[in-house]
Amino acid sequence: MTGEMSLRERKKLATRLALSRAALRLAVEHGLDSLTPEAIAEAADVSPRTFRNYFSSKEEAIVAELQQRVTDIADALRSRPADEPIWQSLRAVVGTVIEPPRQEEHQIVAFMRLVKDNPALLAQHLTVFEAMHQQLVELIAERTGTDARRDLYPGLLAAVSASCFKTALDMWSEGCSDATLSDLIDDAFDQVSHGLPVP
Amino acid sequence: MTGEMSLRERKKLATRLALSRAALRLAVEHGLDSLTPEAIAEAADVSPRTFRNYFSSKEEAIVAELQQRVTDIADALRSRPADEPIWQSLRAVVGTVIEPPRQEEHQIVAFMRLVKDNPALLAQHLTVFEAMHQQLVELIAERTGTDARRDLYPGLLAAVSASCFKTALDMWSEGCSDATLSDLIDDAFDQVSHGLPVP
DNA sequence: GGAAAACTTGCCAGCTTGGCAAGATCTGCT
DNA sequence: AGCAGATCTTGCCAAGCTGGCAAGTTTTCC
Repeated sequence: MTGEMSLRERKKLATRLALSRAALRLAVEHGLDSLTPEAIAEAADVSPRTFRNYFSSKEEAIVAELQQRVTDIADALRSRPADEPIWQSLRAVVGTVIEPPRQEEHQIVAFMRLVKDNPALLAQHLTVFEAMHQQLVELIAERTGTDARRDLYPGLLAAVSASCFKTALDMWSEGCSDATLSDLIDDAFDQVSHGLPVP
Repeated sequence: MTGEMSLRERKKLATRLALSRAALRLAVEHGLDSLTPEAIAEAADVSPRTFRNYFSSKEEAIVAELQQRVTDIADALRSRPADEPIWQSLRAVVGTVIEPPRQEEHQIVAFMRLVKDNPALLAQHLTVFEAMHQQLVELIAERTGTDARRDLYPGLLAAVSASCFKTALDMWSEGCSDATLSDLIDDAFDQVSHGLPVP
């Protein structure tokens, strides 16, 4: 994947990722309020000015890696067999791309908590899912031969898939259930595919 | 509704609404980039400093009235008969609260266009729907006797309802369909309640 | 190997943010 | 009615943030 990129492009991506990870780690460790661009820049070994070249706010930096993960979902979807039912593709792809290693789990939970009680970060977080939604709409329209501008179906399916993912992620990160994230996602897709019957 | 409020409270609300409407109108008329807090304040007959007491950005101001409408949905839901199936309540409420008078239609369309190609405003717009989602979750859990922290159902139903609304609104405001907003919402709820079959 | 393109960095002018206190307005009580 | 206290509005201004610019560095491509 990185093989076809020039040195320059790889370096940019590396800097971007380093900044994003530093931002997330520092935010989780010391809270968002006390987090400064300077501290992030220092942790990633670049100048504060360079940080501002990459991101226009600390919130944007924090969310950048998740953003990348989410666009990975769209890529994964593209490489699914063309004759697989779209619903099944979505379910499979959403479930697998964000499989968290045990090690990272508590970090994700900490991140979600951070998001939940921080308006600016929440807004940023929501735009990530909106971007996911947009990508899904196009893919779904293409795969099912529907027109996203005249038919509710692509937008609806994309929105509902994103909702399944987001709801499962929310519940999992709350930690009140001991199910895995994958199980929760499967459960969510199941409920929706049966028309959300009252339990 | 305003009868039980003191003069002071009514004035605050009036100022808030005046600011929000002025912000939206000016944004639609002249674009977001050239919109300043000063202009909004002037249009609403208050000082710029007062504007900043009410809203922390022009985006927040623009979205404030929609925010109010959306919380109206939650209120409407609360006053539905307790024995009505929750799905039916949601569908009815979402459809009726945001019934746009013919007169306002083009304004809403202009607003949605503004939102679509403006990241900061989009982020703000998304938080409105997130707030709607949160309110719905609580209401649904209460009405169906489920636990929002241990059961996916409330979060999922809330997210999916919001998705139906949002998708219908998006499509309607694109103007590529000549169906009414209500029809689109009904259509969206229908499709979801049948498990989103491929058309 | 060297010219051109792209990236990083420090500097700094202009804008935004939010605290403060003085004046204006509203409330509740007598 | 009228007064004391609470709340809201407003101008001022200090502190912090933003983004353009140009000099220095690294990468690319021939």
